[in-house]
Amino acid sequence: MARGKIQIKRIENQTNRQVTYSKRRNGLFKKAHELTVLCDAKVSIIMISSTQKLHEYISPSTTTKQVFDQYQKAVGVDLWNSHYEKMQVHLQKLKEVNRNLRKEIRQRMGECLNDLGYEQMVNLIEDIDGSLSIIREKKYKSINNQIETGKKKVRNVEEIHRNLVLDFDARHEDPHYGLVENEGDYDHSVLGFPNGGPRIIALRLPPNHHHQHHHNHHHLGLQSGGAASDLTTFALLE
Amino acid sequence: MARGKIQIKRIENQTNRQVTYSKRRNGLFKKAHELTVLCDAKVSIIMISSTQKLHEYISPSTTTKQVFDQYQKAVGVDLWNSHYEKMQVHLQKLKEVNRNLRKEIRQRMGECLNDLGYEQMVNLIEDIDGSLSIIREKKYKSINNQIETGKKKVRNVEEIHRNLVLDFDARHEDPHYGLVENEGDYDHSVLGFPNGGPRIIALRLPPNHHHQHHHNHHHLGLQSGGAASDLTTFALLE
DNA sequence: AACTATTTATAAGA
DNA sequence: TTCTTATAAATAGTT
Repeated sequence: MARGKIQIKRIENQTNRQVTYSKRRNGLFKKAHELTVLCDAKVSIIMISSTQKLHEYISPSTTTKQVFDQYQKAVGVDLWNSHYEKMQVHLQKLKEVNRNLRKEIRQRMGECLNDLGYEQMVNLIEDIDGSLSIIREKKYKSINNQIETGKKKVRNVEEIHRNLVLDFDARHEDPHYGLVENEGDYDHSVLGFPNGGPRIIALRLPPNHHHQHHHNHHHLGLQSGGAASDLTTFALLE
Repeated sequence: MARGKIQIKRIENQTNRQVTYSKRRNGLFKKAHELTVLCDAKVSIIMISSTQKLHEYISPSTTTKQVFDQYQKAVGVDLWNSHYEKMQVHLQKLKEVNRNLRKEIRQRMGECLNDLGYEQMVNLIEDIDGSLSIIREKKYKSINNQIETGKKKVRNVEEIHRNLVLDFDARHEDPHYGLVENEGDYDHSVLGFPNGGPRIIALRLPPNHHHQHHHNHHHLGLQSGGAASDLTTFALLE
């Protein structure tokens, strides 16, 4: 366009091509910006050179992403979709699974039985009946455990009470009883049953804490018939 | 740039602005294309006018999406991320819902009861028990329906049999009975009950087809106590 | 990057 | 919108 007209075809000389690319790129961006200002338009230009370098122009009033979004809306093609196809599939599968789970629950609750055959209905009833037995069984065990725990606690308290009485009587008979070995430990009570039956090491219990926290132990697994359990000890140790 | 220099600032006259937009847009696209050819580059231009009209130029050797992808790679900012994140959130929610549904089912099947309190267990049992009653009720209805259907079929067969016997007797007494009106229809038997009780129109039934296809009709809804139903008629016509 | 002869783009008018 | 055209702007080739 100056010092001689040129043909619009690929410039073979590499240096020349890059120079022209640079000059014309600037020209294009300048024009784009003039357009932006003069006409209150939004322009996005992305250019990739033959050497894979990337340059862009974007109108000051917007962002490339905004323009992309508008482009997408206008053109109607969802350009992002290919990026998420796998995810879409995953999503659909999850929804399907979800639907089936819901249906199963509904059937177990007695709804939605119309698409079940007679046989299936019988099977369902058998199944639920079985489940019910299992749950009842577990509830029963749970109750039993609670009763057992209660009994153990009672037994433990009685034992301690008995020992207290014995100790009290012993003190009355011999005022020096127990002071030799256990003097310093009286206030740091520890109940332990190292081997064999319970052996009272400390006797001064904090007053009136016996009934706290019992309700916190419903969830604990219970080994029936074991030796004095942690639970029993714990309840009294506070 | 001609007939007088202009300031690069928004053209206030609306018509003028649109004319300039149109002219300069063409100029820009032309330049872009020249650049594409001369320098072997790829150019994507997206323009949005002040009236929200959208125009684009894309080099012939590529697509807008390709340019977007390369842009994204080069710039490093993942433009799709926000879309992706929303989807991720959705996915996570679905998984969570799914987990809960599975847990509910498992609890209804008697597993996974350890994290249920005693109260909840009692409620669960009541709930399942209720559901079981509902399902049993429905099964009972289903059985009843089947029995009703069976009875109706039997009644129908008996009725037809009775009529056959009557007809047989009538023929024995009068060999010409029935030949006048129904001559041509003998082999295209149709059972119909237009009004009132059953009336035998055709008498020659195909031999030994009576018991076929009964099991196909379990799914049919049954209107108890209606006049001879389609079902009954159909089973015999087959 | 700067220069400049020349081509190209385009503002205003038709 | 398109054409015209005087003029501004862009730029190819050169330095």
